[in-house]
Amino acid sequence: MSQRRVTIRDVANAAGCSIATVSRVLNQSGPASTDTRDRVLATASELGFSFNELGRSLQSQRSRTLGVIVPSLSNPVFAAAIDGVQAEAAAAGYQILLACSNYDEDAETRAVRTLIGKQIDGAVMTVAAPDDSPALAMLSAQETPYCLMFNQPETPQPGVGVDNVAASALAADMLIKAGHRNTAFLAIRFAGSERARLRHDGFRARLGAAGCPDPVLVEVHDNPRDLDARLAALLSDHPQITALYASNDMLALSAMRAVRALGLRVPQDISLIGFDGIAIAEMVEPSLATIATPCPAMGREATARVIAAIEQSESPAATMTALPFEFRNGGSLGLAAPKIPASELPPARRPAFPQTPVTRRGS
Amino acid sequence: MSQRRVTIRDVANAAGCSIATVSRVLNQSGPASTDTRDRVLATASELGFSFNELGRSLQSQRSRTLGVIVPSLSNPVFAAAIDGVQAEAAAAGYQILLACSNYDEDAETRAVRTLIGKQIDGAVMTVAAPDDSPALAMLSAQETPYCLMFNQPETPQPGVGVDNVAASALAADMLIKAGHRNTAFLAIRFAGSERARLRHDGFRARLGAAGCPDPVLVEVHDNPRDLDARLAALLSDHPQITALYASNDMLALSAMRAVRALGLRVPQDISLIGFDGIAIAEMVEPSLATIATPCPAMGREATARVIAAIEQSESPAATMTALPFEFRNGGSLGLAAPKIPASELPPARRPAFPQTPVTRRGS
DNA sequence: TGCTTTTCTGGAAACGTTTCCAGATGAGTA
DNA sequence: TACTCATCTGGAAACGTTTCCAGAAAAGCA
Repeated sequence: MSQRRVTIRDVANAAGCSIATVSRVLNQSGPASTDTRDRVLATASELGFSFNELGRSLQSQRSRTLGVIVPSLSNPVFAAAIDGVQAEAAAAGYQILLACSNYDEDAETRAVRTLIGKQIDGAVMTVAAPDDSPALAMLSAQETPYCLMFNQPETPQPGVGVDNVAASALAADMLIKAGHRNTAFLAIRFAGSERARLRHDGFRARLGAAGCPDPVLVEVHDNPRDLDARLAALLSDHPQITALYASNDMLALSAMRAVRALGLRVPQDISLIGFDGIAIAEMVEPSLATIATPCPAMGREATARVIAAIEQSESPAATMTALPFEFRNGGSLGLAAPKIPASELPPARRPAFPQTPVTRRGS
Repeated sequence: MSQRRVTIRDVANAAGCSIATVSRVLNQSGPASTDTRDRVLATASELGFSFNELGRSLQSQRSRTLGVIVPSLSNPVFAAAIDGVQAEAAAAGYQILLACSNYDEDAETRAVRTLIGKQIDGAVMTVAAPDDSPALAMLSAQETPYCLMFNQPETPQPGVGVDNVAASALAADMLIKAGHRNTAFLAIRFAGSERARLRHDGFRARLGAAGCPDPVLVEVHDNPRDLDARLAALLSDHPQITALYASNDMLALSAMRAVRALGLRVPQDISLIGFDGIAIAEMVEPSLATIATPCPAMGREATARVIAAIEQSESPAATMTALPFEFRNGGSLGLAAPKIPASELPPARRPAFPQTPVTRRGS
């Protein structure tokens, strides 16, 4: 019933030559008379032959496959980054083997072990703790090139990301400029993410430098009801708070909903700044002010570095490529006490006012 | 410099036995004296041996790898589905090889060709045109089991999805119930997606059955400015329109922004219903009324079917598994002309009214 | 014509596994 | 003691490739 796949040997037999010749012809890797060349090409396409990459990889010791490990797919930042990885990999003739760690370091390690077993040529990943990661250690031990995305380790490692501290200082600047002094920092998985920590630190440092009180640190759990409760507690415990900085856009959007559920308005009662710059942040009303980062570029860049390392068969430089970020203003950031003219803020991407008013029923 | 990876042969030499024995011990696939067993196990872990799955797959003719092809990663529905695929595959000990087609049929075909080359055991995918897909034909020819996601082909094919016609009839019902009669259907890539077409057809049929005029079909392009222009034209050409049904949630959210940019309010001036039920739809204000579909379950189910087919070495039944959908009400759906009490509509998930009002500065 | 050089070709080893088969060893039984 | 039988073990083939090597054929040149 299930016919065997056609192999190079079948082509050789049908074309009346040896497999060595078929290989040479199809790979254009050696001489062949015009005659045999044509014959091989014809039979190959006639039989619908295509290489078994397993055999090829086994022989060549190169699988042209990249491992990709991200914490989750439900956060659009990772989806966007993978999009970049995928595009760059495909363009260079590599395939990607995808795994999700669900923010679990053990799962990370297991995934790396599996991927190494599958003989990936390199890996692009975002890990929980880049500075002491067994998963990364395994890759190093195997001399498998890798490049981090999003992570910002303390130890020198190959990676592509943004300077979370500087970016958060910028967020602080924007809040300060808009007259905010009393703020909170909203984090999810604060313990297990060096990024959340760095964003907090950068935010706090800049606020402190400007003479503002430290932001109140609010750690929320994955459970959506948790955010509601914590926000209610926060705002009744600290009624002077006028702005929230969320460690990522998804959390910021949840916070926007939660703030409203408490009967408060964004930005009139509470201003909100997010981090990442995901697409939907621009689509909501009010649009979300955020630190926009180039996620697909991060994926592309990390992949490019890994592929370059593979093809030069040396490990990528243990340095971070810091990609540019920018503050993208949005309606979620309002003035706390108008000390400076709003014109000094960058313009909101999505104006709240109509561009082309349409006359409708009476209105 | 770059030390060779440790192979089964290294273990055999170090343990003083043959590779056959090592294989038997490590796979528990044959007898071994307690003595050799211990020795092999010890040396294997000492040397840090792990199998080269390439060699294994070549020999066993099974790669334990699934190909996954989706049109894009930027639409969260696909990310959610892949999450499901990944989880189900990992649980069954399979890895996934991911490719994106960017809604391009040629890219689809190329991807399948590559994946077949990598000897995937099966595929889970969403294609542009399931009824006449060269990609699917290639898989069939190779007798590689596959299962579609989201697609709703006319010809019998293995797949998991929702009944788009019935779902859209439900959307129509909800609009009709809320007093809307004059509507438009917003579609993106209408030509290249049987789902958009079926959603339109189901919507139109139910409207017609209720004596409403056909929805105006608006095809928008990927360019975001295009939506603004088309919506402006639509609403000035058809001032009687009170509601829009968008072929997916991302488009609905874009439309919400565009409607506002025209100086109109959602839902007071224009009601909006989306399709998919992505997470952010619940987070925006007003929340998006939508036909909610179980995306991760779609991925899981499709994967389960493919894996079952692989392990029984027969192709999956050429039938669609129709997953349940539901209408999820949201603030974006308002009453056009209150003919029926709002209480007959399902409750909105996110009440617009505060749950726990917090006293703040004066207010 | 005989020689060298080039061009073309096929055998065989290798990549890392699994598994069939047969041989060796040891224990149990008559 | 000789026999059977079960248990353990290693050699070798196979999976589908690439590539080294050497031999054969053809072409070039004196």
